[in-house]
Amino acid sequence: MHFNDDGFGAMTRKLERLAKLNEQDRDALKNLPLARKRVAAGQHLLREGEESTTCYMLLSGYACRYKTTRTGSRQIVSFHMAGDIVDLQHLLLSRADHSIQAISDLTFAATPAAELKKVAQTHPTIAEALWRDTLIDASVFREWVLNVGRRDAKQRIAHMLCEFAARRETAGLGRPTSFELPMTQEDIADATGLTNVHVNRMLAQLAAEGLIARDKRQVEIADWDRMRRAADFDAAYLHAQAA
Amino acid sequence: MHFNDDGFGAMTRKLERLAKLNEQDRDALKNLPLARKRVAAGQHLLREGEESTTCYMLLSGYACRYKTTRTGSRQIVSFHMAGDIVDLQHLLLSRADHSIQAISDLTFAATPAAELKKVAQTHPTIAEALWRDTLIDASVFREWVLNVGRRDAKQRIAHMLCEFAARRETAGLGRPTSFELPMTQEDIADATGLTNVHVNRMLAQLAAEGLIARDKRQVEIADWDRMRRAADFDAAYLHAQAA
DNA sequence: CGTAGGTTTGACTGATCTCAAGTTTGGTGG
DNA sequence: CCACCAAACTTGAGATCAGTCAAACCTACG
Repeated sequence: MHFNDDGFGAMTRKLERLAKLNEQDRDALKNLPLARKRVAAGQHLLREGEESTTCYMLLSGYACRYKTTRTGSRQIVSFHMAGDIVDLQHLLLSRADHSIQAISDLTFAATPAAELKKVAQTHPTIAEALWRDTLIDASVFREWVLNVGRRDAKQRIAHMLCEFAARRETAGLGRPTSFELPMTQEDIADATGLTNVHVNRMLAQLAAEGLIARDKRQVEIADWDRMRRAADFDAAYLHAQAA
Repeated sequence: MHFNDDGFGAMTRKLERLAKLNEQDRDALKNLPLARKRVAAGQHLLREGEESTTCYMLLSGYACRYKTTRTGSRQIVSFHMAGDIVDLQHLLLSRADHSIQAISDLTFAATPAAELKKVAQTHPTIAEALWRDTLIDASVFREWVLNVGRRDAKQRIAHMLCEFAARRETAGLGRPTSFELPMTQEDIADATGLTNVHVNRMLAQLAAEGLIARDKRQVEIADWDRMRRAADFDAAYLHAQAA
């Protein structure tokens, strides 16, 4: 499966996984105005406080959502990859409470929130699929609160890696045991509530314990089952099989 | 405003705040089967892993949602009060990824998820209101990730108190500057990723600095503006004015 | 009053941060 | 193709915030 398309295919595949679409639903999606775009790593799609009028379906590359404290420290609250729809909440909440940034070069399809909202209003199954997607989003945030609040540094990082691997697999982006990290160790630190220095040490320790093997940004999870246990990772919160 | 009613009134008021209901919408809500129930502090409404088939509208008292690590430590991911609908995500996700527990004696109206889902499917404005509610939920989780990930102990606790105060006010439960905490210091610890011992010390310090005054569980925020700054609290993430 | 749960305090420990100095990597222009 | 540069990564040493353990003290409630 590859997402190297105009966005319509990716969007349809995504929503098919979340609800049982019919022909009218697919037609409605086909008629959505989708603009294919490309931004470089580091660029922002949206900044906290702005009014958002656009939804983004990621086609390739990686992005993150983050918030900052008044003193400037950054907390990444989620990572996103091909197949993810980011900014869905701006169908119903106009003001952004977080920023969205590309962490690698990124291609995405942009659609006006108003258009997607109209489609959702007239196609209950699409609304259901989108709603379910935002609910899964929320479930992931809950797990992150647990991760940052109650796991130690090594576990947090291991858990983040497991989630990344599992979501890549669900999205059809490759095997979960071997992948290239798109984010810096500083990004990992900002996602786990740690410092880049400590992330570096913990990654080294995970490698020393034989849980992962590293080469540059390439990561291989050497023993998925031990890793899963070390990370306290249980994929249930990803609600991957919908329902 | 008081929520000492059968649940219908509370539910209607809640949704009116989230979207513009019409007469049919209100009628549909009126016909929802609502069972008024009461549980004691400490009781569970739902446990992680269970299939949930019920949504709860809280009428009085307080509840929390929490998750646990495999080793048993607990992370509270949200607090809830009169007017909140908890477990809305079980309209679309059957398996609970967290537990729901009463932290004080609690009265609530229970409605079968399937019934509420049916109403949402046939009344787009109700669906929109409920969806928006879950999106605000998600926004609060994001703030909690930031709180636990990037603020120090004193700020975390101060922020939690500010949120509690602000939400009480929005829900019409009284002035934000003076209230009784329903939760123990251990609960606060589990919500902020700290230990009960450290929570105790930080509360003492907040009091020593004149930000709050305490008497048992009674808390008065002595200087809201200083408190807000100390807590790095900005209510925008609560999306209280809907839109 | 007796008891259990909750709160407070003290002394010590330790995980993670901070600061600082290298080292490696990947991209860019000559 | 190489030299250079900035960004990312790595390592070390010392500081600190928050945790642990343990004991005492409240206080609500039976």
